[in-house]
Amino acid sequence: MPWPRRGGRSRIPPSRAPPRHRSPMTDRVFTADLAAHFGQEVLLRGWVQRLRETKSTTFIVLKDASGTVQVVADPQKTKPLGLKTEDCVEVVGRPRAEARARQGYEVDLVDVRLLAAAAEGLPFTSMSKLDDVGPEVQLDYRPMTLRTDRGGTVFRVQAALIEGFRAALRRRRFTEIFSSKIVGGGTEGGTNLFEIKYFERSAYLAQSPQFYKEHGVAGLERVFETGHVYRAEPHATSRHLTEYYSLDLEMGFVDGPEDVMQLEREVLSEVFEEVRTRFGDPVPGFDSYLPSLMEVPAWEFGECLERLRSAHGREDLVDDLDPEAERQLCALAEKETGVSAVFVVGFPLANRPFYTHPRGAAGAAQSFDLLFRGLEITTGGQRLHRRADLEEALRGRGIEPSSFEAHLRMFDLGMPPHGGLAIGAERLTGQVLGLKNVREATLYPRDRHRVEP
RNA sequence: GGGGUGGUAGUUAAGUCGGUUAUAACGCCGGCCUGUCACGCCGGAGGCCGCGGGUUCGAGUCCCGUCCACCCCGCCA
Repeated sequence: MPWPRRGGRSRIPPSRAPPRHRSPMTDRVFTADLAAHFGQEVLLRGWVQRLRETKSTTFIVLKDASGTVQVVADPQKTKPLGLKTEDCVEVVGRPRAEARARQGYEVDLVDVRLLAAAAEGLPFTSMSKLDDVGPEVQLDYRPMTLRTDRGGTVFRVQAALIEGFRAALRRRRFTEIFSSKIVGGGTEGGTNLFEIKYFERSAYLAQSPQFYKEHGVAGLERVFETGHVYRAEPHATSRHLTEYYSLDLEMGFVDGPEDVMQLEREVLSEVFEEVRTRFGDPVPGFDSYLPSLMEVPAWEFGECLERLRSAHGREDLVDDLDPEAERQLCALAEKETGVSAVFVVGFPLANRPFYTHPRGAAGAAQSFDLLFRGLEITTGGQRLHRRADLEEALRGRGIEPSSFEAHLRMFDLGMPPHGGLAIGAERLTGQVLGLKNVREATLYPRDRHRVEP
């Protein structure tokens, strides 16, 4: 073989293998893996998170993607570089057990190289407490937010939640789909669409993959999609974004919304279990909440109003819940079940989208919300699956069915009774970690006034 | 869209009834320290008090305007 074989890892025949030159990168060791390299010379790469130089000893806490390690050096090797915190460096050293080090081991520095110096006078560092840095300053220097323990954990947990969502659905024969975010019209009724220029005509940013999910059901029976959706709603609250990441699923052959709710109990419980396993419970540094949701109750909308009346004297609610009611319902659920979560079933049909399946004849909908830790994180339900019913629902709202012909045609293909749901990923992340504002769980939040960074 | 709170050092904040040189903590810079990792000790730099106008002998402080941020509500995931 023309290139060095290392550990016999490559099984690709030589003629088809990519050229594999030996480079420092291929030998680079992550700080988390050092225990396997005691006594060897290793290459580490990362950032200077903490630096202390005395006359006789230099201590560098080096941070990389896997964690941190303390590097000990002769100041004669480090002083000439003028190192400072957040510099990007490359370190050659020998790891060894050391009782005086916090981790029980550290690295003796052999050589260090500055890859890129950090500027002086940065507004905060990877050691800053994020609570002491304003949200705007954090956004202006987003990668530094991620380099802190807290900021990094928020987005690692978010990634784990979404990975867990995918895995739980794949285990249940769901297929992931990827639908377009550029659409010709709305699904939910439409004043909250972002209009975009599309060559000689107008198009819109998708506010939901709802129609495409339903089409997916007609072909694949069980589908899910994760992706951004867009709402041109001029909100300015701690829980709204104009662009948010939606965890969407839709399944065929349901008998009612109860099937979808049960699926969500199972999926979220598995997702939370995954986060517990990977990060611990509580997640260190957070007021996290990762309960099993298997026993989450489902309360009828009217029942919720009744409970709010008797427990909190709420007489003001008629056809919807307000944020205070959501918090109160979760508190009531927690008192009864030990878990701060509740499904609210059977909202008034009138303010639901046209495709919503009615519940009985009393003007209620076969739809539900999941309130989790005081905040709505999901809306779901059963959808109409017969073309005639959809046409009637459209006419009932004063909409000419022909304007939805391209969509309605899919219901001529033998559409199963179906239902699904959507979870706001940033809200889920925020509620799981006990964050006060969805923006903390949003890498680059978009709201009424912000489109940068 | 409506309502509220706030903009003071790199960051987070204090600043009384309008009064002399605008504070603190952390961070930063220089020095000391052979086991530091929220180290410690000594010294230092750093400010058009968001911006514009007004009242006043005098404005960080009061008034008007403006920009920005955050919170609550409508609505939503």
